[in-house]
Amino acid sequence: MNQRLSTDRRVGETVDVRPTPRGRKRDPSRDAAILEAALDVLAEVGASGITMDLVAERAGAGKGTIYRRWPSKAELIVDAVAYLVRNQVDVEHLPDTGSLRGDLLGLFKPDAMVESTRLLNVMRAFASLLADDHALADAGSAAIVGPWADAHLLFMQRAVARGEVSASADIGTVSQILPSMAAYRTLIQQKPFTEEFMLSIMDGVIMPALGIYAAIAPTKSTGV
Amino acid sequence: MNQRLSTDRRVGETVDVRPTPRGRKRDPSRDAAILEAALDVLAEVGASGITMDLVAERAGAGKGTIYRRWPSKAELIVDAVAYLVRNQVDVEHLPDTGSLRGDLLGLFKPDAMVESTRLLNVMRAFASLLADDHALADAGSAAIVGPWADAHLLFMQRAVARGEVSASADIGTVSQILPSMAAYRTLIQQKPFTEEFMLSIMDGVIMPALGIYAAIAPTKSTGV
Amino acid sequence: MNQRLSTDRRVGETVDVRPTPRGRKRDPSRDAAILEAALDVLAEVGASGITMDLVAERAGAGKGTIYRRWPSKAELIVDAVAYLVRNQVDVEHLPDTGSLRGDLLGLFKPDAMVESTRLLNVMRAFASLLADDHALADAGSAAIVGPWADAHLLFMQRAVARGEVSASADIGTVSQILPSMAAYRTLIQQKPFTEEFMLSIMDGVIMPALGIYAAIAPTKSTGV
Amino acid sequence: MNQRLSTDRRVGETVDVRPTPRGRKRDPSRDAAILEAALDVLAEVGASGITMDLVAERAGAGKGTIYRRWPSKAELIVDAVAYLVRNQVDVEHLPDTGSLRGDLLGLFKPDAMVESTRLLNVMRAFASLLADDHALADAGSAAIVGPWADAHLLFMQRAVARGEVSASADIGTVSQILPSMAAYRTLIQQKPFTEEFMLSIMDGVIMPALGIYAAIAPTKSTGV
DNA sequence: GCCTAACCGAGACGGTACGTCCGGTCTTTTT
DNA sequence: AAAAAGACCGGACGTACCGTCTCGGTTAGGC
Repeated sequence: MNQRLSTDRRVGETVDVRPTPRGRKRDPSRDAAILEAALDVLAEVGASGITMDLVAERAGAGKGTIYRRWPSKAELIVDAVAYLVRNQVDVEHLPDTGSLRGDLLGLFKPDAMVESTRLLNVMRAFASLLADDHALADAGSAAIVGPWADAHLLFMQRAVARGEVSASADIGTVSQILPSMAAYRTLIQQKPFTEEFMLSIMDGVIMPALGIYAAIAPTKSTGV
Repeated sequence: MNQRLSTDRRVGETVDVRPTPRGRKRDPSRDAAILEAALDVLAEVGASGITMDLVAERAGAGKGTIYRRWPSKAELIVDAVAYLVRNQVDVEHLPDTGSLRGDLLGLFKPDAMVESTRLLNVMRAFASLLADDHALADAGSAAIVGPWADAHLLFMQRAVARGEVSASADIGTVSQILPSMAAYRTLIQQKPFTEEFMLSIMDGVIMPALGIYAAIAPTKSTGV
Repeated sequence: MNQRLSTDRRVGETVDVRPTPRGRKRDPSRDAAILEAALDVLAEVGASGITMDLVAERAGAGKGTIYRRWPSKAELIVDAVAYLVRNQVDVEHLPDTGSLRGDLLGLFKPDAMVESTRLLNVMRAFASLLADDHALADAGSAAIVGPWADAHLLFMQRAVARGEVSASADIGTVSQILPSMAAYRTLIQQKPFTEEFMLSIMDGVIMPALGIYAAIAPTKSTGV
Repeated sequence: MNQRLSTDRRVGETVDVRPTPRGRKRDPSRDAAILEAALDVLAEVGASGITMDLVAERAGAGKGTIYRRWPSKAELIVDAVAYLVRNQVDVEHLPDTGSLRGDLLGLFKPDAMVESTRLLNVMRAFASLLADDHALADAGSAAIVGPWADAHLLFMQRAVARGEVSASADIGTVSQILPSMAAYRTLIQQKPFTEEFMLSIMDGVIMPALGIYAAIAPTKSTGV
């Protein structure tokens, strides 16, 4: 969590009361090395096999160096997942295809995101930790599902603005459907997040719920 | 998983090659005692605090007796959850209220299901284990969400039959929305499954997706 | 210990109040089978490796059958050792060679007694149990060393009678030297009971202590 | 056995190839604490009652710390006994009383050696373990009996030098009589090592075997 | 020729110690 | 002062084994 904590620094204050740091400075390269090592180990031995000693050895770091940065194994893994997702998803530049369906389809790149064993194993460990540690559940879950839900909401707000969707639709709720079902399928059911599944939700639920009955042939049910 | 194994018996074969079991029989009362003890311990000390010694002591059983039945702590807890759900849900007699919305509302009794600390803690442990053990994920998840999804599907088939819902609606997919989102909210997000949340999904997603725009005032978005 | 217990029967009483035993009789062949199995297992896996289940399996017996006869593993092994020694040593017919030294030498047959791995392993287990179980120490030890000490004493009494040894010699103590040192060497030191060692004791201790300085060249010290 | 291993260091070699040890050093105080705890537990609960968890708790140590030093319970106890004997016996300054009998009598202080429950229980455990573990038997046994036998031999060599004992006597063998019979009596027979027993051996065996018939009234036989 | 008690082999049971592993902390040396 | 290495405490894991018990089946008397 040091990343977050490090952003807590209030800049621009008149006086910084903290004394000048003495002695050797923290080596910033260790953070990334440890996070990468954690992700590697997760992908190799799985959620139940990960060990702090293993991570330390892989990172070429001492356990003290890890515990100076993260207070527990759980928080290290949460940060590692956040680190992974940060580098994976790019919610910043959202292309405008002109239709809601096109926008949503453009958001997901199944190849990069889902088929990676690395990402899948990380997700499993993540779910495991959330269930173990009540305090992390909310923050951790939001860090993963949040960005996608935000993007969905933005797309739907655009669709309302251009008249594609009625203003009375509950887009706040609908925007959460696909992200949370994708998370459930990946984390709990351990099934791959296929395009077929995505299209079922899209055309069987989201489009009808928003009153969009385009000239699209309805897809079959996935039969989960 | 011994329950499942017992169903492996092939009946009706000409010759049963298995020899008569010799020695003392397994005491079936130990199964229930151990499962109950596991659920008790889970509810008391939580998912991360459960211990085989604790379960054994609570059950008045030796550890050998537990490990003779389940090969690991993970599988014991999965069976304990299945045992709990079996005794908790009663999907057998489904009242017919005449409308899909009424049927679905009648299915959920939030008090019994959600407010129970026992059930909630059990679910947390369950999610933790599913993420650990790939092989258990599918079966375990299905055992929990499955019955509810089946009930939803049945209600929607009735609604189609009575003309309330169009035959072209993808009820196979829609029937999974609420169960899986409820599971996600409970297991991963650790948030309570409130009536407000349920109504958001119901009136903001399911009803519109099935083309039912009744004279019901739409509820506010939950803002997850 | 059933052998000993069975001799507890008081015969000659006026009335035997014990009712006629009903039901199936104990199968006497099981006693020997179990004792032999115990000795086999001891010789194969050693003192620390012996297990009641192993003995039962080897004997083709149930554990209940064993525990009906002996109250504990310790007592079974003590009896097994006694059984072995009973069949091994024949203190009954003691040949009279005319000289004490000849009598004593004739008593020991190193080949049969000492080089047997079976006997050695049994002895190790025996020592282990004696040290564990205070109550067995005296009886067990006497059962092994006793017969030899008795034979030694008898030979020395003969020697006193024929004038070979002075009547003032403490033959009660001297007769215990060789048996107990042999036991110590075998049980504790785990060294073989060689003829060389025996002759050292004989000619370096026993003969001089009894005042017999025959025309025998003194052997070298063993240098334990 | 780490004590012994530490003596394996070859000194005087041109180059010491072993690199500087890195990381935290082993805490030498833990060795003593664990050995003392083992001896305490032995004296309190006996040989069959000792437990590694008990030793760890008593020493305030983790089990890992114990198993990092000794590979098994057996070897820990052997080392504990060696540690006890090292601190118990003081064979260094042997008083010269002028007569062999006086020297030998002066060596034994029955109070310190025998009446101590602590020492006795330790010895029982020791015998039990020796019988279990062949590899330990010789070294362990020598560590206990050795020092006493050495002292006896020294006394007898003095006696030969001063003409009290004939040069042809096999003092190498005779010097082992009392130590090994004392060990046998204590370890196997579990009987106390009384002064009466000692005098029987002394005056009934050792003195006559060495040709010393002093003006001492012969004691009665012990009748083991 | 049954009836019934005690036997038998097999193996499940409660309890407990084993030796291993790992989370989080502390110590030593080097940078 | 931070870093790498690794020892340290505490405690859970899954295995093994003791002595007891239960199961179905066998072997005797006694009726």
